[in-house]
Amino acid sequence: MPHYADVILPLPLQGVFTYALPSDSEMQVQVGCRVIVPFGVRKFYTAIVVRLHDEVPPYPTKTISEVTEAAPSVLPGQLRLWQWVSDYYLCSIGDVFKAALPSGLKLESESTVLPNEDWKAETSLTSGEEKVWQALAGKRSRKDVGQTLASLQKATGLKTILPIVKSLLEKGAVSMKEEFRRSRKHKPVEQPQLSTQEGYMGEAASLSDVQRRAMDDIKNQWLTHNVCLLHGVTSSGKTEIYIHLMQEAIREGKQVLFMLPEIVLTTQLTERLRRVFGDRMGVYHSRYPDKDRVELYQKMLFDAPYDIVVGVRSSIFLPFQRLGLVIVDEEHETSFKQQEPAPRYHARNTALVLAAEAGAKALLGSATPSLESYHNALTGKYGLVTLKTRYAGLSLPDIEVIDAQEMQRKKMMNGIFSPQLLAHIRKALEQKQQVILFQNRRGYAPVLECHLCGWTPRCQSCDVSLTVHRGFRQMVCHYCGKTYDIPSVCPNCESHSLSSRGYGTERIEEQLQSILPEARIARMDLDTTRSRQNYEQILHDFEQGKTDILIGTQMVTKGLDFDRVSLVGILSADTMLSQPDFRSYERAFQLMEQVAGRAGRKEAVGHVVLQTRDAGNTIVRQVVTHDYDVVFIYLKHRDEQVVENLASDFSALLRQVFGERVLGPDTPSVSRVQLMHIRKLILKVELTASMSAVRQRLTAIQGQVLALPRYRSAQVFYDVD
DNA sequence: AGCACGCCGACT
DNA sequence: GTCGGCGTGCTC
Repeated sequence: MPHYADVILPLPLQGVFTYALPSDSEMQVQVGCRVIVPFGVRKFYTAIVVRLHDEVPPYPTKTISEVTEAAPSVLPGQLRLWQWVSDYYLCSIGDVFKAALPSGLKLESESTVLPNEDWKAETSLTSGEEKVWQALAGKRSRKDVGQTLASLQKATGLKTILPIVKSLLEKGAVSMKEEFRRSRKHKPVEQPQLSTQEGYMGEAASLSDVQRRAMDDIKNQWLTHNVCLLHGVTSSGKTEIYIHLMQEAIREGKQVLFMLPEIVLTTQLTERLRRVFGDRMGVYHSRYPDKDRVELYQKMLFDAPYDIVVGVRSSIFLPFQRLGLVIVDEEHETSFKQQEPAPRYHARNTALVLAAEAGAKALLGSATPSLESYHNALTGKYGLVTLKTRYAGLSLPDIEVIDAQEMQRKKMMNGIFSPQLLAHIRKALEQKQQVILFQNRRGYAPVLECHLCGWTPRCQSCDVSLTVHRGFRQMVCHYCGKTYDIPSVCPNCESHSLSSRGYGTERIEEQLQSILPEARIARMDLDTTRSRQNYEQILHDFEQGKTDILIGTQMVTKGLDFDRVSLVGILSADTMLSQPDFRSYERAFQLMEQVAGRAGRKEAVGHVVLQTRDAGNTIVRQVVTHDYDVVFIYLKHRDEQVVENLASDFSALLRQVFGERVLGPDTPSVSRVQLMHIRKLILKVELTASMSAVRQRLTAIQGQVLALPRYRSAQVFYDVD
């Protein structure tokens, strides 16, 4: 019988804590058991035992107060998943624990204060003490029930309660108790309960030929892939296919996890599934009372677990014992990603890890798959099954990379346009589809240059070169806005060899109009949208189909209706993806995703053309293949200047280790939250890299930076996309 | 996270 | 001179 237990606590603390096992306990403690432990001066928490051993710790240990139950509440597979989430999403395992169990299974203590009825004041009370005393005396409804510190704080409006309560305690006026939070009263939710005989597999409609074929395809894909993407339009009968696959899985004695984003988990769908699966199915929904979630969790753990769980994000943390199939419907939904609080996990991706761990097959379903999943399917990492119904000949959106440098060598470029891109534009116009061209540079040409001496104009007050705006017959500094006249001769060598180099939206518009005189071309950038009216006019014309081609800077990604857009051209991907303006990369990616993901809805194919002068560029390649993870690093500090310096120091250190994988720093759109100023860095990590190695380096760098006295009260947190 | 300890400013 | 605000560090 071992003497010590390492436990994890439901707190954002790294690592485990060691407690002595109670010697008198009847129950034999196992790994995965819930125990109650004292922590700190007064608190008690439910903890999970993760290791039993006899290694005497080099500090005095406390003893486990209570073993909640003899059988484990968390299975070994779950603990492995917790560890994975903690490693991958860069949070503490305690954070994962908090997210994984319904609150009813992780009681924590709360300090309550009771007034002593027969106490008489010997000395006078301070005003704070008086307030607290009044608040306690005023609420004498229940005799033995104390008030929590939080409620006292609310009642008195005082900022610090604890020292006052403590001095009252010393004076003998009050007593304190440590109590477990009383579970709140819930109104029971009516779960339609059909009897097994009546409900089980009662109503499953038989599959159409198309559906039958898709189902066979999925099963074939599963012979060689663990994950299959089912691409099918809404109402194409995906649900029927799911139902049949689920039936097969449970016939083989396996369990099924059917995941949906919260908004989709409607009564309509659950009732439909309920009619088929009856009481062999449980629903795990965050809107249901915690009591129901506890009940479902316990049922999965012990007696007769459900064969099927229909659930939201957190259902990946349930104790499955013989999981055979994981279905994630509407897999593109961004709500599968938890934003706040930690663990900031992606439930779809974690579900795939869960499936792999359990040796289960996985099916991702969507009418508009995420670009990520599409790519995995196209490259053969996932199997792919397309459910064709109303629209024949659905094809996949794709991203075509064109090496503009090579095209130039072959003298095939027409200005900035490659022949391939022009061909796609012409085709789109023929088919009455719309085109968006993306160039993250407004104005006519970025640079005016002297062919003889190489002189280029620069701003007098900023260290940047000026951009030519032909429409205004001027050169403009995009940093400070200062304008200059365009010189007719080179101020340096007085030659007449000045010409523009590079392309801004204005020049692109001019060039494209001369290539395609018939096309209705509009331009959307800071210069054409000075007034709100202009801006709305451009949007309106585009939506009404009065515009064929829209050329714009990153602002085209906002507020547009993409329904008729079949082509997105990114004209110079390399410059756009380069620093320091890396936000344009995110925007471009969103735009590509919107257009590509739209492909399932209409007959049209969403096509993305990416022109680059540097085809070997790793960033371009990564955008196309999406074979990397993105880690967002958020830095917070009360003082804006401090966080600014911290961000630049932090990124400099990161660059020493990660090189060009580091982007930023950047000021996020919400740059201040609760008086804290925020900066953001981005780290791109190849999928082949080990996230825990990255984590180690990140923590080392974080430690190094935060050790500096000027940054000591800064906060750092990570979000892995 | 939650709490204690320790150090500085505005009040009796 | 004390109260109480917050910054800093530890919790098995």
